[in-house]
Amino acid sequence: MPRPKKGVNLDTRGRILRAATDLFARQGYDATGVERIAGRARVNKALIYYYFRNKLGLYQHVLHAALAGLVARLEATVGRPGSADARLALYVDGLVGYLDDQPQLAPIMLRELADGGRHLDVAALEQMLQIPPLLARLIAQGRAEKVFAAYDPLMLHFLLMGTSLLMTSNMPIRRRVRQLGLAQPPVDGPATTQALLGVVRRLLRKDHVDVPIDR
Amino acid sequence: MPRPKKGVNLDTRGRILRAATDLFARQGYDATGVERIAGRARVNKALIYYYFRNKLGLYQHVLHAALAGLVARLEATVGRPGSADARLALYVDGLVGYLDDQPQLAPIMLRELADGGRHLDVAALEQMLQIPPLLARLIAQGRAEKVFAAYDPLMLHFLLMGTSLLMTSNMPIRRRVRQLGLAQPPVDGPATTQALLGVVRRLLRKDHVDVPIDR
DNA sequence: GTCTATAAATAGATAGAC
DNA sequence: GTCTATCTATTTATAGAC
Repeated sequence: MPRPKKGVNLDTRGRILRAATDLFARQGYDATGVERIAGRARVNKALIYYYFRNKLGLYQHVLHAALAGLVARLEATVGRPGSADARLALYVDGLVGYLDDQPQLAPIMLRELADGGRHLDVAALEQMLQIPPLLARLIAQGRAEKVFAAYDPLMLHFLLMGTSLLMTSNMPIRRRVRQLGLAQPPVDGPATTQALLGVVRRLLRKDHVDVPIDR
Repeated sequence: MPRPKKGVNLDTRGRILRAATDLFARQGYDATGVERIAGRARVNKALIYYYFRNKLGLYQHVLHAALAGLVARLEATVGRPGSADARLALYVDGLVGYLDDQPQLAPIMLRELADGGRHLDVAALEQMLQIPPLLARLIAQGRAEKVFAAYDPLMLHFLLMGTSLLMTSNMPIRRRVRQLGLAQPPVDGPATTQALLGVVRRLLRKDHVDVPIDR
């Protein structure tokens, strides 16, 4: 009987996961009721406890899936052939693109940050730790090609992550400011990907003239 | 009778505000109960409705106060005399310093971002809009001194805000990673202020050789 | 696998005494 | 200004029938 069609329809478990991802992203962990998740998934509430031990178990499933998607996308961009600069562009595009395509990830990460990582288990931490080495490889390649200067991969990660999280999550607020006519010039800001790529290119670029920064 | 000592003790209204700031920062708007705020402030719950119309009114008072503090601190740094570079250093130090000194602001901003700015009224938006012009003045001074290149103040604001929010809110998670020994080298990261200042200096620095950016 | 019923706690908010 | 009492709705979670 529960033989789900693989295309459009989702099986019970999948529908729960989808609804939970949406609601956790929109309202946060504490503010999201298990009953509301069940309602949106058109599933009996008791089934959530059947499939995922409890509310926390459900949330962590959601988190792991979202993080796995991001890591996979970033790994794919770095894995492609090309110059260091071209791969850097792919990386930034992949990062911003993923946050745009999967709009649930950014709110979840922002809330987790605000919570001090309260719901992050070891598995989630290990997923996040896969990212900085990707940037380290990128920088190493650029240095080998003599086009990048030395730079701390972790700092680069924080810069990219922090700015892209802010700029994508920012959008509704910026739109309101624009609609209310509160700022002139209007607060559009540059396109996220291009602006961010401009920043990191300028940051990593090896100076043609080797001048000491302070004299 | 309700004649509060201005030093150590806080009057009822002030105690409510302090407790609310703490709890809203730690748990978010939806997850924070009015009753818990009253409990922590050692105040009867009904008094909250007496002083601040309702839960939203209380939250917006908290938000306005926190934003006003940040804006004041940033304005103070830019208002001080000195070279553009020196004032830039003061600005970054003021930003990171404020997030460190008032640890409630970052979580509130992160949650507001995650919520799409759901609880931001026009007054709050206007407060936030006071910030980019400060950076515009800084950049203008640097250009006049021929040490800064042209740069979009709004983009610089997003870069500074996003990265500083991430790096300060990050700390508990980084500490857990370190304590669990999950990463080698340990995920300490550079000191936030210095690292961020290094980034923006490199970003704004006018190239000694005048090359057109796009040819 | 899926359901109903229910427990036990807590939510935001108000009325009205003092 | 400060309090108690209370209304109504909702919370996480479980027991047990089918």
